[in-house]
Amino acid sequence: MEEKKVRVRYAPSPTGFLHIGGARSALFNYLFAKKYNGQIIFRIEDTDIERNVPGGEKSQYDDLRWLGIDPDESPYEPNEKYAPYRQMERLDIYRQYAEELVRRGDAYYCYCTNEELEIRKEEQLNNGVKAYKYDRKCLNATKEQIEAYKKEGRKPCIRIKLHDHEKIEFDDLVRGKVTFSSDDLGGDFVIMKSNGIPTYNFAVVIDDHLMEITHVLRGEEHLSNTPKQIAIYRMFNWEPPKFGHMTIIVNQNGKKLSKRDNNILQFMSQYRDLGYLPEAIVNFILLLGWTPDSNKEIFSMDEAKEEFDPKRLSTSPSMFDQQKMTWTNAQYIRRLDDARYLEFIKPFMGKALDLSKYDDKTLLDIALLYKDEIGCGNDIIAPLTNIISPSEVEGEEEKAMLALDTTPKVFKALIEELNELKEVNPENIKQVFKNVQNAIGVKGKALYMPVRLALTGVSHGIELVNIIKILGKEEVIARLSK
RNA sequence: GGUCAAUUGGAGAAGCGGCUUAACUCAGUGCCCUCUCAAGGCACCAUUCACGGGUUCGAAUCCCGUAUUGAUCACCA
Repeated sequence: MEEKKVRVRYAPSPTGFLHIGGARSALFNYLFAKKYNGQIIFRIEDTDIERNVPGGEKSQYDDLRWLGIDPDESPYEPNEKYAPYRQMERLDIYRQYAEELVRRGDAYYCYCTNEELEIRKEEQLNNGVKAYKYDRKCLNATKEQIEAYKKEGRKPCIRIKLHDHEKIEFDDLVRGKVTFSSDDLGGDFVIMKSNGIPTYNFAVVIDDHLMEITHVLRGEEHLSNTPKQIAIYRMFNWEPPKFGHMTIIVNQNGKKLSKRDNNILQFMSQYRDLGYLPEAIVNFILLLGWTPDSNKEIFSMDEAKEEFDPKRLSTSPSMFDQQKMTWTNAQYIRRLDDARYLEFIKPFMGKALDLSKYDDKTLLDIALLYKDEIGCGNDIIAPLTNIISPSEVEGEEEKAMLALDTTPKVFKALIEELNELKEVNPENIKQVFKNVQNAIGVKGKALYMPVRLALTGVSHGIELVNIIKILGKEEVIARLSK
């Protein structure tokens, strides 16, 4: 038999923006597809019309592309053979298949209301039933009853008629063999809601089959959905795709990352705004729950495509560690060439200084001083601000340093030396300090620290000679003269 | 509570029956460098793999039980 072309999908619901978990899911699917020369499609599961948010879909798509994950097919680049890619545009398709199931007796209309269901669930639980299941009331309803419901104006949903005592087994790409019983699926679940919109489990099966998806890599939260979906595949006599369930990402408390958790930055847009590089995010996420067959830590997308293997996906939950992500980002910032670095860092420098006052060459010179120090673009703002608009000296130690007996002498000598200076560059400035040291016999901390404090107000930062170079001779003299 | 999974240092984790005195990385600690912070360099950081049994000449690795953690049990996805 000819091997089917690998087709995978990333299928978010547009109920929010792209977050860490979604990005990981998309990334692993993308890598898997590319490793096997396959395709990845971007499909929108927008059947929860209540929770869809405006802009959710487009921003997810844009963020994905920003990360370097380009879908082969999507609502914006459809393949006519499989389009449309939004589930709400495929309603007719689902209805058709659902009705086919009803005709065959594999599904049935259900007129029970939520309230009725709730009451009967209560009853079951009170009678010592441990796991509630739909009681199939409507499966066994008489024609008269159904007519009565219709007269009342009740709109039915469609429930699948599960086979009893059926073993459902699948070979998970990550976990190996997983077994369920059809008895443990929670009863005949709804496949079409009474508003004519399919439920997730039904729409997914229809779409994955019609779009010829061969592999489904998704979060562990879907593990218990898989037997339900397989039950549907069986009803249609379709071959299910291969499933792989990756672990969830948890926060510091060991809880699943929730979109509402504000303690943790989890949206791609937040990281972009803070000055994280897409390549770094991809690299970090790649290593969250997956390890290569080597000690390699830094991966380009191409290397990742080459080495990715779902078998090496972890089976236990991964904690999201922002510190390591920042470390990864720092590694990537350092690898940037000058042009890309400047382009990347400029907007952040703009928050500390007036960009129009500097040419690109100068900006780059300044930015380069921080290249090895920052974890993200945002990190350049505070130290730059300290230099451009210094704060008052605070702290006892700092004040004492500035009040040293030798300080006035140091400043005076330094100003004199600087006045002599023709070209302000680090080499010359170093020489200036040497001259001052020789002239008045002050060295080390007592020499440098008061100058640093007078210039920036704080006791830490980049090399003093570089600070002087950034400020320029006149500004330095002005600040020392105060 | 039912079902399905997971459990190796603070974190990501490798190891999957003898090569392990448990790799590598982040974080942490100490030292060096240094006017300072950061970066960088060097070193330290699990006698032990949730616990209890078993199998074996030999177990972190296989089996069984217990505990804990997670996911899920909707006309949400």
